[in-house]
Amino acid sequence: MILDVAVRLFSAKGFDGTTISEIAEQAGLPKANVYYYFPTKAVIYERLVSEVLADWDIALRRIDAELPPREALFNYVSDKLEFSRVHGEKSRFFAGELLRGGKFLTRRQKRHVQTVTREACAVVQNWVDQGKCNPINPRHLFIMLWSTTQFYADFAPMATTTLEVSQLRRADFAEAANQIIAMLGLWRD
Amino acid sequence: MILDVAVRLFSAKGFDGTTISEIAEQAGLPKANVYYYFPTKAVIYERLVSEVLADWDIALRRIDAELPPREALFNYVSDKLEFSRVHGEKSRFFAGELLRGGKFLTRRQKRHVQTVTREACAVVQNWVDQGKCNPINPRHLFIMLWSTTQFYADFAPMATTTLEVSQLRRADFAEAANQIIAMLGLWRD
DNA sequence: GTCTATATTCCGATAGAC
DNA sequence: GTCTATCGGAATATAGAC
Repeated sequence: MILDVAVRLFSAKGFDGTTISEIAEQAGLPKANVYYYFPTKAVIYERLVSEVLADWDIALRRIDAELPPREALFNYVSDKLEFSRVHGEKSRFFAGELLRGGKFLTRRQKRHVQTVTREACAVVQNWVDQGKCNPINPRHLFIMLWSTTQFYADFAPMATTTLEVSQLRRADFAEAANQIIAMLGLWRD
Repeated sequence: MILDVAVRLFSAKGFDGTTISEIAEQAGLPKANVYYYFPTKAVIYERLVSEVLADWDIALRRIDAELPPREALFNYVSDKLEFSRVHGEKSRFFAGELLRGGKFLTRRQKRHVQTVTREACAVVQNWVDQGKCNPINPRHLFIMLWSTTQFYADFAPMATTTLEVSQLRRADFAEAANQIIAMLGLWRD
């Protein structure tokens, strides 16, 4: 409960903008009780970083090497968008951490991300080698997929402005998945 | 000078994490002098939001409708990446503002972004109508281009981890531009 | 315009009763 | 484990001399 409240507040106000008092208040506890469970504000934050990294991990491992590239990436992009839609706070929380330089990320965590990314890139490289898609650098492909899928949740004010809607709905995220896959075949020549 | 220091600090530490004392210190002034030029911290922040929006504007208007789509978008993407590379603090500052819900953006500013975006989308829609590229929704295309080009500066810790480099260099940004354009022609079938 | 000193508020963290 | 009360420090903003 404390962690649920915390991720929402951290994502909306950042580390320094979030106070233990407000976390306690929204969790229906006196401030001292929060300190009973967590020694410092930073420890709460670190716990949340670990949680989000685990989610990230699971999504990347799910890319199906057996499917044709278009279907495999459509599934991945759809899952990522759905996660962003349902867990917008988590997505924004992690984006905020990266934006501030990733100071709370341990070397161990970065190495882990590197390993998982490398495996996912190998799958794409195989597709390229087998002539199933045009040659590109898989690392840059994943950067494109991550950034685009997260944009809708992380930078929602710009997404709604661009799409000229008052609020992003389920259908907007579904449309985004289709469009992302379509744009990977933009060129006609 | 105050504004230069402020954008760097805001981008690294966020609104609440940035103190007037530190702005003053890094600008080589006593704290009271900052208050002589700006009544509150929020006013400094708002001035910076306006400045960054002006840059955003200029880049979008520069898309050349006369060029073939591939060249026009390559130029746009290259310019955006170069801006992110050279003015990383501005890029991160604005990303932070959007991440926190865009509370400092006025309705007027949003409407302006909408107008400029609509014009850029019209250029792309013309390409589609003339059969110069495959049919996609231009709004989602710009979301993809914005998010991807900004990722390298905004989420640098993840970009370096993914690319397995210790620091992003000029060449990495140049390579990103080429890869983004290449990935818009990923599908072979 | 520039600076020192300070008022005021609020936050992170703790002490200690129950 | 739960709560009230409070300490120590730091931040925004201002007062007022030069």
